[in-house]
Amino acid sequence: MNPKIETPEEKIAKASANQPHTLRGFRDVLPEEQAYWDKVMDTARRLADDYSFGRIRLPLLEKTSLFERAVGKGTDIVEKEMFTFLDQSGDRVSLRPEATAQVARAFVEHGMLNLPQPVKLWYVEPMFRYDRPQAGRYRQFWQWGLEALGSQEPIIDAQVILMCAQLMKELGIEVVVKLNSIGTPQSRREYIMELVNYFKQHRRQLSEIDKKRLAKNPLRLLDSKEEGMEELKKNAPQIVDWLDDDSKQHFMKVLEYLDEVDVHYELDPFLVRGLDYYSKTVFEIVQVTNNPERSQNSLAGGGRYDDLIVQMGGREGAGAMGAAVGIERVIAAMKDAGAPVPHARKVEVFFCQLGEAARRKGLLIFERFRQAGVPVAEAFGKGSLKAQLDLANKHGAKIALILGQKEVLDGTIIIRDMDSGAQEIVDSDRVVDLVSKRMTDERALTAKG
RNA sequence: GCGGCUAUAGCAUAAUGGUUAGUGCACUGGGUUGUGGUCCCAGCUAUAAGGGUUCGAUUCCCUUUAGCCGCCCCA
Repeated sequence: MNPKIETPEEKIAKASANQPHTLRGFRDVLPEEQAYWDKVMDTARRLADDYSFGRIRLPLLEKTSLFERAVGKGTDIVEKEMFTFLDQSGDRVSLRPEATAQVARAFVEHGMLNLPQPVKLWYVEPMFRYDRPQAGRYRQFWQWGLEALGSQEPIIDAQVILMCAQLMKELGIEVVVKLNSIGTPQSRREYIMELVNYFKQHRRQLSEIDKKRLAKNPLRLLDSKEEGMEELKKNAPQIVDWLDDDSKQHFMKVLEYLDEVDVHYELDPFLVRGLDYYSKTVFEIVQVTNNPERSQNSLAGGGRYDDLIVQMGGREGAGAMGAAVGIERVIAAMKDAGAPVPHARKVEVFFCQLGEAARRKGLLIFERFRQAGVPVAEAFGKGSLKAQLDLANKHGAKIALILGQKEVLDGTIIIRDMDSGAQEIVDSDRVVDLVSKRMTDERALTAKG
């Protein structure tokens, strides 16, 4: 025949064509995966609704200072993971690495202090962190977030945690909630001093990394995984023993409430969070799995941030509690758990056309079916009937409609039963009614049987 | 940001220092000029990019890029 031979020049041209590629850590979500996204989004939205959280949509870009103030200048997120740049006017702006700071900003900015408290808000938005990508860790990732602002009541903490746990449950993911309290800034300061004292005594046993932590962020020593730390950590002072009475009471209450609603939790005295704004309750939700390949199994995290509101210029003592759930990780967890996912729209009727006249009329017939609410699909891009029936079959359609030259002239159309292969020629004006009736009859039959 | 492993078509994989880099799935077309699910035939599509060693590199070496793993951090 005429085999295409690639000349060396063409090969070089092809190689140097420099195919465009997503940025590192960024990804496309293709149609195959949408069923998972839809399921997570739908469940999340319904839950938020059920608990009377109102949706908030936030801008992608904020002044860098917002995150520096809220998340903490010394944190890794702010120090090295933010996409930060100067805009045309010379302002330092950043793609948000998380949304709690934004929500707190919005709460104060829009005078939500004057609404009945607490104000409950939720969001699903992409976040950006310039981090080294790994499975379950991307530079753009989505979070479902809950924030309840304007209350210090421990029941709010429990409810937010419950909602996250509930989401996992409804998505078929087995999880454990890890819980701790890190107290107020004052009590924490005292505790940190004690902790530093303790580790200083054992300085020689610390690794280089841990020595750095000791100097920079001593709390992080508690979740260090370095060799020999297990033993040291066991004997280290625990933050629960240093909590002020108020924090202690608060924490006890949270636990009581969680017991009441049967949320399966574990106390983790070593759980600390990396963001500066946390106080009192902190938690993390981890997938229970025996799959060793799942490295990023922390699906959600959050806690109380009583002081952030004040920092943003809000009222003293307002208090707030929040959580963020990683959508990509939840989806990975669903796949890992083999959670059932509803399939995309099920096609009942497939329209096949032969010839130009049929194609033209088909556009109209397809539209009639669609308006009648019948799940119908077509393949106008194809010519051969064989290929169209093949597709009808792949879609799992029960009925194929065949419209050819002859039928267009006669004003008829063929209804083909895909299971039996039986065909019937009907008046094309009545085909929508006939097919709809067939489908309702069949549904009634299967319902009875 | 540090360390390790990996890179063959859309996907999953085989093989190789030496002629046409094999197979499965998928995709396109045909067998059936207007009838699917099975079958048969044909077609399409790949050695990540750049450099080096070599008579010859997809194979060996280096660099880059990307993915994964560990650290860091976190969702």
